[in-house]
Amino acid sequence: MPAYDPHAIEAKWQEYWERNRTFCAEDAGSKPKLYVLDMFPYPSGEGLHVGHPEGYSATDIYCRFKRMKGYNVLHPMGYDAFGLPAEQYAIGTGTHPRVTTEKNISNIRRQIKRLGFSYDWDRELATTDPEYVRWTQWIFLLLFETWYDPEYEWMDPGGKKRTGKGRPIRELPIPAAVYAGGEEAVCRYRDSFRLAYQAESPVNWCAALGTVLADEEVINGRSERGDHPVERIPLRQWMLRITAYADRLIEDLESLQWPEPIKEMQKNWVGRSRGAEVDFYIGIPGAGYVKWAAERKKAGFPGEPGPDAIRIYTTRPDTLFGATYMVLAPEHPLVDVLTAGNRRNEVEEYRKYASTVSEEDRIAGRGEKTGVFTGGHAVNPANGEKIPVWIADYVLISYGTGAIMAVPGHDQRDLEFARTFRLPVRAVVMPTDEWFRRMQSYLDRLHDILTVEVPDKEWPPRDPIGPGNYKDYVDLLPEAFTEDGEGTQSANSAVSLNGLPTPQAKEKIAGWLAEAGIGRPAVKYKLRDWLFSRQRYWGEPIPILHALNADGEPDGTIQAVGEDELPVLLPEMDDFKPTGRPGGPLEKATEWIRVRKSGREFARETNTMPQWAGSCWYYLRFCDPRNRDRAWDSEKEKYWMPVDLYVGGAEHAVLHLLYSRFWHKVLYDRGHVSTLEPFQKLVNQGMILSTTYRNSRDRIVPYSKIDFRDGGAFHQETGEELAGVIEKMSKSRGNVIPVDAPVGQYGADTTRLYEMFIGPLESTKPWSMQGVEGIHRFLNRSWRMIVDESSDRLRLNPAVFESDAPAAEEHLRVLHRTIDSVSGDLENLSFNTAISRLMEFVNYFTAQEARPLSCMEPFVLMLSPLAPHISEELWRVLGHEEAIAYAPWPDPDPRYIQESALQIPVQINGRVRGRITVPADADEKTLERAALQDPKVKKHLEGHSIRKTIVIPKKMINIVAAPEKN
RNA sequence: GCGAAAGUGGCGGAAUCGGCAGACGCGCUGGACUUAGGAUCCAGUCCCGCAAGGGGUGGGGGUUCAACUCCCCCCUUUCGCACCA
Repeated sequence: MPAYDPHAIEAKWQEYWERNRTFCAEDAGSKPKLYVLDMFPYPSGEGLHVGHPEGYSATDIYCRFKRMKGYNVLHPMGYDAFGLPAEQYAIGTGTHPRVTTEKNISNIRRQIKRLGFSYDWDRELATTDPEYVRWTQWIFLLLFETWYDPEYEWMDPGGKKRTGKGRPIRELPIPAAVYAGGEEAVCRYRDSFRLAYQAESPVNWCAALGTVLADEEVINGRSERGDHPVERIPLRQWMLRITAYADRLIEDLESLQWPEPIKEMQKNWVGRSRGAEVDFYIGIPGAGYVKWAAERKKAGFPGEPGPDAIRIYTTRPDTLFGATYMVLAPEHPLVDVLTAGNRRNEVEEYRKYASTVSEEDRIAGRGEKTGVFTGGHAVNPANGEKIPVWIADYVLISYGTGAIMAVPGHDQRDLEFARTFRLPVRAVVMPTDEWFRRMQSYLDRLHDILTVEVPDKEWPPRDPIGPGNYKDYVDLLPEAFTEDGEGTQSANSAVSLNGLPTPQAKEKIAGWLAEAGIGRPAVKYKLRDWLFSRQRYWGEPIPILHALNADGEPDGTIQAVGEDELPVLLPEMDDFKPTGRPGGPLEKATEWIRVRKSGREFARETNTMPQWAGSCWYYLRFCDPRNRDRAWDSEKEKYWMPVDLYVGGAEHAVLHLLYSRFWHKVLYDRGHVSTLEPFQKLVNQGMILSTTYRNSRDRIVPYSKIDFRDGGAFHQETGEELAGVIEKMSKSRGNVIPVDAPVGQYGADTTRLYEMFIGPLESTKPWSMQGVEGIHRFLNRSWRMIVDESSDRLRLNPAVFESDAPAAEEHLRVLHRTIDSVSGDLENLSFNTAISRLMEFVNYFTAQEARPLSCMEPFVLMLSPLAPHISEELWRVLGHEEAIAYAPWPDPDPRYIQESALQIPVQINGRVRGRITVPADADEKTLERAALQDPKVKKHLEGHSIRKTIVIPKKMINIVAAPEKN
């Protein structure tokens, strides 16, 4: 078989690697370890398209390269196999999700294996394996048995002092008062501190899917899958207290080699802000208020605001004097207390509106502020003024305290609200000059366009807007001043912020608030606790038992399933249809639910875990995937962790990576892992796009109906030439390229090489079938460079010769420069340029009549991480018996990288006018002299005088010249 | 609206530190071999120009002997977030 036959070669070597367990990693050894991980796939029914193996190709090349460089490499693969699609399919067809999942896994395994990746297949796992589920549930119970102690001090592995750690629940101090309440009170107290806890919370209920959806699964008020309507209903849910770890999730990002944008996204998602909590007395100024204020001053700021105060959160406590009204979220518990009798109807109506209006309409209506007055009042503690309390949907119950002080002068949303409802606006921060200038330019335009009648005021003002008249026009300006400025109109008998720059004003008011017992510094997060319950069948059951009373009803106490009773496996069912109730399909498994334990009756938890659960810790199980006694062995974990390189799509930038990091930190706190962070270096591969073809009426034409010929695309039936647009691959666009297509046509080596050649790993890039041809030609050329194609035996090309004499100097220079740049490129994951360098090598040597074997061998070594099958075959042709996979990587010889003579460009006024050939070590004087003697340079300098000469040795010479004046 | 990233030939892209813009590949043009070419090989291919030469990295300005690269303003595209007090 003289011609390059990828299919025969690839099947042969894949079989060889598998038989010899070539890529199975040892859990110890003298070599340095390297753990390289791909984000494992969800085994969908469609299988893999050409986008999937992009990241896998990159990591595989890197692993193979590093093995040759002497590393002990762990490179595993598995399947994230729970999830809604299989369940949806089961609902439609009655096929058990396990059956669908297993079928899909074997298809995807086939596709992955066909690409010849060097995975350690002995470690293959699926999140649905009972042995895996067991340990996922074990981690859940660990969360259940852990509370977060924000005061606990400890030393991190870097020797840094840290505060706040997850601790065993039995170490939670129980206050005497709780203890006195008996065993049940203690239980409830503990339950309220656990990292896994139950809460009644509003959830996105999708009746059509029969399940509750996470916020990220709801898009514009409709389900991400299936586009069904979603409404918000309250339901008992399992939650994970990720918010306890908010600070550590931000802090530890610093130590990671992750793309900056991803770190930024995680920070924004956590959304830490610093401000103050302030209590506002409910009522009107008078004796009651005076008494309340006096008590507060004496007792200090309480943990709970009590029945006669509204607690708000603000990042701008310095604007307290400008709070002219308050707004509560419609769901706020104090709304009932505050609402005056004559306002009740209106308030109830608004609350109803706020609960039913879809997220979609809320977004669409943003900017137009709605709300109603409750009829109730509060007292601004800074100036003792009576201010009205409103409710509005622009205040969210789930953030901060669900209530705000409204400072319309210095908050854009409050200003819009105040305008809509004609509430007073007060200036309490003097803006910067720059801001005044911007407002003035707006006002100047306003003069030209229209003049609005404003009672008692000249509008627009005749005098320029500035510190003198700002307070008179603060309510009419288009924008609130929200930046840092200087305090104004902000003083009472005890404190004055006037003239203070914002940061100092914040500090000063904080001191006063503390002293007066009405406020304290506070930190809030956008991050919410993680809603961990799913009302689905195809997920890990939550291993919790609910105790039943004599009537068979849950009595509210819960128990963890014993560790020795794990895993709790799903009951066999044949009807997966939603029950129509939020409880989920497991409610139908009545026998499975009933548990008798030490003489008591229990009901199993029927909620299952979200798909994230399994993917949160698979990287740990890969360290020790067959361990039946523990989730992983500590020694193995210590040896392999952390993951040195993690490659996957940017779509997991926030959730998967944040959830994994959270679990990892809990595992660290409880002593089960040795590193603070799981993933040391992260790389996001870019998306691979495809071409969508449309006919003249803009209708999509699927690939199955297209003839590709003459460099164009033509409709098979009509013959019409079709226009192509580069777009994301999707089923609906009919432009998905299954990975089997290029692999079937050209083979795995060509496919993976092309994926890497299109462009940098991180960029979005379009797939092109013609581009694949180019790579295929390159592999053919490489083959022919070494193999004699005219023979019908597999033997060396006659141009390749073996000799004891060293190869020609030029050959060695080409070789060693290639080694040098390819080594660097592979280290940096710059596969596209590495391939280019190898192409240059082949272009050079195929033109050589005599090709030294000593140059061909290192070439094949360099090609082998990128195109492993053809390289193994060529390695045999070159006379080697051992597999190339662990052959040592060639070293570049510096003697052949440094040129003895260089061609250096000579510029005149920045344009290249000539080139000189000089010894590499020529000094500046020599270079300058040589440059001035170059005939072309001479010609250009005629009639010019030299002003200056810049000589950069080894790089270039620039002569600055000007025409001579006659 | 806020935040981030990116704009280089007909196309994908290269230029590691401010030092020869367009490596490598696709496509295209011409040629060789050939019964044939959608195989292979050779030559050419940023734009204008016969040439000399000139112009050129989204647009405008700036710093520098020298700018794809650094700074300022603007435009476009992609991604993320979405009333977070």
